[in-house]
Amino acid sequence: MLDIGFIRSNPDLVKKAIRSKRLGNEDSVDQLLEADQAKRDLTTELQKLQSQANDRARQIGEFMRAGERIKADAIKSETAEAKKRIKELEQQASEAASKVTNLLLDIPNVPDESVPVGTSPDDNKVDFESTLPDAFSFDALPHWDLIKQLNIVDFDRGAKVTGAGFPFYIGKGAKLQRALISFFLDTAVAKGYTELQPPIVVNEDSARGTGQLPDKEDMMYEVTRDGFYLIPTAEVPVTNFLRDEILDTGDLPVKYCAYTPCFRREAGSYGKDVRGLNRLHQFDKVELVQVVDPDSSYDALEEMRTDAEELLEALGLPYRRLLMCTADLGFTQTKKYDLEVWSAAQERWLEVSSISNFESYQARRAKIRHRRGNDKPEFAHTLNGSALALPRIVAALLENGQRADGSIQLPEALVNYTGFDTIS
RNA sequence: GGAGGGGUGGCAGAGCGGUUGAAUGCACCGGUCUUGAAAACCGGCAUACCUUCGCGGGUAUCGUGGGUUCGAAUCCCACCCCCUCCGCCA
Repeated sequence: MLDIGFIRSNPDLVKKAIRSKRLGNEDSVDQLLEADQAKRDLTTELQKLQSQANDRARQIGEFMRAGERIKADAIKSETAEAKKRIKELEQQASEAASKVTNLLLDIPNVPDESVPVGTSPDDNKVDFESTLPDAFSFDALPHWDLIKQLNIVDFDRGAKVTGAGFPFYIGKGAKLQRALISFFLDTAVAKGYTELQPPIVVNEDSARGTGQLPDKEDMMYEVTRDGFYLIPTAEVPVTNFLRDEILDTGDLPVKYCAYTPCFRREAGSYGKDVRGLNRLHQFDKVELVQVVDPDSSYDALEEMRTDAEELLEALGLPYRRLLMCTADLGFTQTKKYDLEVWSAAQERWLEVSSISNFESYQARRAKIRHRRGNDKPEFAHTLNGSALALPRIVAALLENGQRADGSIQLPEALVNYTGFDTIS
């Protein structure tokens, strides 16, 4: 969430952000400011009464110690009414406070100035695009056909065992997954990220901390019996790793990488988007997370973007980089790049990475702070990015690497990890 | 799953229901001393919110939520979490 003080002094800026993101409701800003004023009025009055009540209690204590019971009783008789009033005000103040919090949760983060203003995905700016490979000299197959021929992913049995979108990877297909995960993690660790292996179910506080709750619960699978959620991304456990903590500014940036399976309900998806490996309910991903000094979060964003791009380059996959326009920014993001890989047989771009700065929006929610010397703690900035999501990478590796005989040529960089350079 | 023990400030660790937001030690910051450092000594050192132009003042917080009381870290209830032992088990 945003700082209420910031909204108080920049209401128009916040309204403009809501308009440009096409998320939320402009009116909620005024409602918020009104609720905030009401809350503060109630708080002030409540605290005045509490202060008086504390004075009386202190006096009673002094009289009791001095043995002046009569005087003490006299004051006691005055307390009943105030007590009742305090109770009422406490009730009202806490209602007002949760109203403010709820409205605050309805206000999206403000886009960075460098983000293009737009109204649809068409306004995303293509920042970079690889030259596309020459057309195949044979009939190229989409990856779902290649997978079947090579018997490296089994959707049908996955559907039998669990359901649609939960495939089995088989043989070299499974090994390829493992190789990609290792390659991605090793590369990140070499760049200074600390590898974490997090829990893949989280509690409600964590889901709230990164913003999956209260709004996006539909995207997550729940373990209702224990109050847990299956993670939709490693971002959730990894960012919450530092929840409710105050770090020394000198210890920043904190850089983590983590491989996890990710679980998404993807309710309502259909058509070509879910064909083959394009969209799954369970998939593997290596995620990068940084917690940084607010002064340097945009540098960190570029760094993470580069970290992800270098993986694509090492894999020899044609890709493009989109600077997302305001309309395509998520609720919590101030700036975001998407990396899309070229799927040679489908002849379309597939998103394989999304790298975002949240500034202090997530940190405020998750209470991740840092302290400069003896100063008051302030909220850190958090960022995350995929490096990378596996299924579409696999799809692209298969489609782009296919040969006339139906076998797949794997990139050099993976051979150390797979132990083979061809899938046939 | 069963039995028991415990949750207090960055850490360790006190805390008869009444100047206890909380002793003490360590850590940390500033200062004195020193050629420099260490030691010693002095001082400071939780968080959020309300209020004030500011100095400052105030409220809340001792796992969480309720309750008793004029007054709760301290008493009562519920819940959560951690530890130990037993059971089960990769």
